[in-house]
Amino acid sequence: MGRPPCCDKVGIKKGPWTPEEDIILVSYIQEHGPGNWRSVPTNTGLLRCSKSCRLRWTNYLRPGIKRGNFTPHEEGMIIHLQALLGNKWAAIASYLPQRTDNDIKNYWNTHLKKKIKKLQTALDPHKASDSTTFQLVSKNYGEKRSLDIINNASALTLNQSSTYASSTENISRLLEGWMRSSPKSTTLKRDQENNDINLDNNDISGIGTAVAATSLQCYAAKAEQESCDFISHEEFESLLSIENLSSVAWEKSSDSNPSGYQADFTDERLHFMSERKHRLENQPPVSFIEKWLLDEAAGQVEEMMELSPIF
DNA sequence: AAAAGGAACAACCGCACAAGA
DNA sequence: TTCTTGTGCGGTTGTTCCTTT
Repeated sequence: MGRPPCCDKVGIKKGPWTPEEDIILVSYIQEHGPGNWRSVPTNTGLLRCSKSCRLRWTNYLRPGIKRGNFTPHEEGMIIHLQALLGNKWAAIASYLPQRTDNDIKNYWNTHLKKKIKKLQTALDPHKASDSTTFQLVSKNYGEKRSLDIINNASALTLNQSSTYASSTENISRLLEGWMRSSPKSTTLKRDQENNDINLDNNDISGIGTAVAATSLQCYAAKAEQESCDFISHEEFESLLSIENLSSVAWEKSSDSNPSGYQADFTDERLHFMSERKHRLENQPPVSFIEKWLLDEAAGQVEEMMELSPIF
C-alpha cells in the first residue's frame, strides 16, 4: 500500500515538456521559489501533476545543472562512489553538485556499467563483479580518500539541502532560446542551449553549496571547474536573490484570467514574456563573481589534480 | 534513401519517509 | 496516534536520436 497518486490523472498531460511549459514553470519558480509543488499546476495552469513539475525543475530546469558529457574525473568519482555506496544515486549526486541523481543514474546504466564490464573482462575474464570494481578503483584511489568521503558525507548533504541558486543568465537564456526557437525546435536544441548556459556560468549554484568546502568537495569541484569558494551563503543569497530576479508580477496575468491559464499563449502572456526577458537581460552581470570564484579555485583545483593519479 | 536496431536520456511510477495538523 | 501532504529516491519505461545495414 503506497500513497495515493499525487494528483488525479484526468486531464494531466504526460510526456516530454515543451519549451512553453518550461518557461511557465521557470517563471513561476523565479517568482515564488521552489517548493509547494502541489500549488504549481493550479497557479500556473500547467496541465502537469505537481510531481512532474518538481522533477522537471530538479532534473532539468534548476540553474546550475551541468548537462552533457561527463568528464573522466566525474566518471571516476561515480565509479568509486557507486562501489562505496551502491545505487544511492542521490548520495552520489551530492558529491557532484552539478549533476542530478537521474543524470548520474542514467549515465551509470548506459555508459559506466558497460565500461567497467569491459575493463574487468580485459583485466580478469574470470572475475567480473562489483566488488572487484571497488577493489580495482579503490586501490588506486587510496583508502584515505575513501574514508574522507564517508566522513564528509553528512556535512555535504546538509549543505546541499538548503541550496537554491538562481541564475539570471540561465533564465534569460532559456527565455531567449524559447523566443527564437522555431516550432521545430526540439529538446535537443534546448539541451544544447542549456549546455552553453552552464559552460558560461560555470555553475553559480556552487557558490551556495560550497560554503563548508571540504577536501572532497574541492575534489569534485575540480572536475567541473567549479569553485571551492569562500563566500557566505548570505552573501550569495543577497547577490542572487529571487527578489533581484523577479520582475513582472505573475499573479497579474493569472488573476486577470480567473478561468485558468490555458496552455496556448495569449498576446498578454507573450508580452509578459518579452518584458521579463528584457528585464532579465538588464540584470547586472554575474560574471565578475564567476571570475573571482574561478581564480580563487584555480590553485586548489590544480592541487587536486595532483592528488588524483587515476583520473 | 529507407528500415532496423541499439543507445541515450527524459520522464513516469510506486514506494518510503518526515513533518505537520 | 492517525491521517494528510510534500518530497525524496530508485527502478523502469517510452521516446528520440544515431548508427548500421
